[in-house]
Amino acid sequence: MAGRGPYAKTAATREQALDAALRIIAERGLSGTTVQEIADAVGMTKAGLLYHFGSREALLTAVLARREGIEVLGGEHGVLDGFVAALRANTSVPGLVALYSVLAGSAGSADADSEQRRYFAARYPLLRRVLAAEIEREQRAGGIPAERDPAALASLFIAAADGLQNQWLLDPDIDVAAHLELLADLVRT
Amino acid sequence: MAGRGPYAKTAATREQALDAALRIIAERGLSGTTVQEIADAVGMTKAGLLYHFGSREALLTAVLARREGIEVLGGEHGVLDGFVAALRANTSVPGLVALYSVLAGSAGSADADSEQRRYFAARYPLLRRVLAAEIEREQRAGGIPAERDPAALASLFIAAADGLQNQWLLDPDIDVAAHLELLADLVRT
DNA sequence: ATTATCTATAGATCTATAGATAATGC
DNA sequence: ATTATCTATAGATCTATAGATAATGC
Repeated sequence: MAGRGPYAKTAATREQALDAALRIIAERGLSGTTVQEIADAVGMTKAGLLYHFGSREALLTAVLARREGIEVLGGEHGVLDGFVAALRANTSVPGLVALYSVLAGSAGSADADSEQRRYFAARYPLLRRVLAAEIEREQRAGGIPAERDPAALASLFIAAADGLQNQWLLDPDIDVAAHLELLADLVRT
Repeated sequence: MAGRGPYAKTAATREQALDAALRIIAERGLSGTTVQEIADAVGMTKAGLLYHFGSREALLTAVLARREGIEVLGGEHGVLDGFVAALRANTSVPGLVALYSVLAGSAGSADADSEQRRYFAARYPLLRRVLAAEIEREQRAGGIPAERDPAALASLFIAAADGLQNQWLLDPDIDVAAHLELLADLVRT
């Protein structure tokens, strides 16, 4: 009734596909990476590859989700600084930033029952909660004025990070981390 | 040598196509609007329609560009308030917000010689200059502390607007205008 | 007559699905 | 034997291009 579950080699197959996808995205850009190429790289047909992920967008979402899962937001200096540090580090992986920007931008137009939609519909509230909790902590410590709404500030931080990265993709002179620290400065005043 | 230029009916044909595209986007969502549908609505083949715009993305960019051209940023209360007011008004046209979010998010991955890329690569610097000029004006008037970099604040405003709209598309409870006014408050302190 | 506009057509890519193959559990 | 995995295939959509049609300028 509950089925048999995935076979032994499935996890490895999926990992290899995600590795190949990430490499091809870095090499040829997002618009240049096709399902066929990724399938070739892992020795399958398109249909075989899509059996595992469902659709091209879902596959790309899995690439992003795996990486974001690895990221450690915390660290010794608190969540907010960790957030800025993560964004600073992103300048070394423009392919992943582009992937994030495309998927985040089109998430709102994606089908309600798509992996992409589900991922971002869960990610934003989660990230807001984590950041809001850290902001409340800083408010109690006196670093941030207590009259500001932590949830609103959290939304604002995430929005600024997303938008700045998008501007940076179009103009590498935009300093994402510096502008985020400007926002942090404004918030702490 | 310079050619003959567009025929008399071309402008009207393009306008009708953009009207049809806008209506279909509002009706069926962005992922549900196909080049074929728009072509049918205007009584042409796909190829005939694409002769005018070059590609689906270019057509969608034209829809967005036409609307953004109509918007009046200024008004009696200055550019910054006009900016917030425009974003507030956007809650009544989610289809257009979705169109903007998708095209902005994928602009950085678009071909360098595509209409989409050109549009956003020009739009952001222009919008930054307009906002930065207004911010400098407010700094001279004493409304905004003079030590802040106007260009950085302009980038931050635009980024926050983009990112908040994207969060709103996924969760209508996000109050884009209110959060932008929070940012304006922070900046004026 | 010339050039812009449009159609017909073929190719590329993503998606959906029926059926074959291979791994698993008994 | 059963179920997960994968292939073969057809359909939908976007794109590219050769050639037909229609508008323009003379």
